[in-house]
Amino acid sequence: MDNNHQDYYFCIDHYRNKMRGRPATYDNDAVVLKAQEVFWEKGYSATSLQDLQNATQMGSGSLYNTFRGGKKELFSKALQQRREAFQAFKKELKQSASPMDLIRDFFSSVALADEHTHLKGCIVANTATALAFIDNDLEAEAVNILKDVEKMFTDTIREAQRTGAVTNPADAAVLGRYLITCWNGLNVTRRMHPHKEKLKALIEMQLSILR
Amino acid sequence: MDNNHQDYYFCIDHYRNKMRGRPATYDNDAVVLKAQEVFWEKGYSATSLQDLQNATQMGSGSLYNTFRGGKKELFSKALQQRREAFQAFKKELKQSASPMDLIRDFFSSVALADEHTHLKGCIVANTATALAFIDNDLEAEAVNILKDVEKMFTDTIREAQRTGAVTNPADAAVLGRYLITCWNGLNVTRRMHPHKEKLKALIEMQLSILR
DNA sequence: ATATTTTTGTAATGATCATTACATAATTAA
DNA sequence: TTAATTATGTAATGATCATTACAAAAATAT
Repeated sequence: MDNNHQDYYFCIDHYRNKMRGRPATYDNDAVVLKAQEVFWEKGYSATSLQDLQNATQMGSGSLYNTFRGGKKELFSKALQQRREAFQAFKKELKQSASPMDLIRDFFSSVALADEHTHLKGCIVANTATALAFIDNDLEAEAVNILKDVEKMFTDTIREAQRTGAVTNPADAAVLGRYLITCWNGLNVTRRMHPHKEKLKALIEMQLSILR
Repeated sequence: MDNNHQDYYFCIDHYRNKMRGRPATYDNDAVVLKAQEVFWEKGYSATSLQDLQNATQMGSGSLYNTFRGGKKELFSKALQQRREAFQAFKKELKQSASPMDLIRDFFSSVALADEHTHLKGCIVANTATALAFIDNDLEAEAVNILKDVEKMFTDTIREAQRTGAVTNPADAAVLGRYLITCWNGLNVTRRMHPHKEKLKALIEMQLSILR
């Protein structure tokens, strides 16, 4: 019998090739996405397994069979889903003709979100904020993602300084750290002022430092 | 009998004037301070009443007799303690000959903290971040404190623009909002980089916008 | 003295927590 | 057809959760 297809698909359940056993009824990625939504609003500590069962419509049996690490594994997978969303943006950035403009647009678009989105903030920054003395592993995962975003900022700025799209001559590493700090700050301030005009002016002020 | 002294002291237990009943063994403010330390590290949701009993050395009987609102009242009192610390700074600012320099020094001093302090961040910003979908009252208290700080920034900047200590002619309200956003951002980024030199350069970059 | 009031410590309380056990269902392999 | 395997749903499990009940302690008031 030919089992090689399993290797191509890395055993992702949805594409599994005639494995033995009852087929899964739940789509794994969709379940993690539902979990992500709950975690994003309530945070890791305040989210119960009952919350996750309600959101995913999965029973504890299936949940623990699929995510043997329980709540922690689910949260980690949710974080990785956000990392992938970031990596998609980074890919878009690489193909862009004017990457610095794309980053500016990204910041500007934050102001346009609705109130609920403002109140949610950024799940990665939320995690870095909340879990330092609760769970080192998850906190480190969040910090790593933020550092990756910072690196993307730094690399983009360094190149933009070369082309003249950024005229501020300061160390690109400092400017990159400045931008990730703008992002981190924005995700608290937008809860104080979930108000388009106020946020628009704020973000313009933040970005004015670059040129 | 003369009971008027009670009124002068607003019934603060420590100064109580011959009230009937067993005298309290615990200092109320010290208990709230201990609670504040736990809440600051673990956050509201992840802090158990057992944690609070351990930290304060109080039994649940005394705890609930003193803080009849339980965990929530204790957290609220802890937040108010931070608000008082802020008000003390604001008072100092009012008496200062160069208020803008005092604010600059405040930001600069953040870089000098030790790693543990960096990882704790700001309990007020932490609360605004974590409790939006958990407890509206406590989240609003935190947001109000942040707005007070923002107002202090704005007022100080407006006056500094008049005296020339700030040369950036932008709307003081936007610059004030920019500064509270710097603070909010710093309190996430310092967890990513609990490193004096990196934070020092970052803060200088943040403040460079003012002049 | 005795009644009144307040604080304290301990022992419930019932709810909810994350996790596990297990029988059943649904599929493929032999 | 039957054995093997995997997923599912339900029902425990024991721990921990926030909170309350209550009796004893320690003070003042009468």
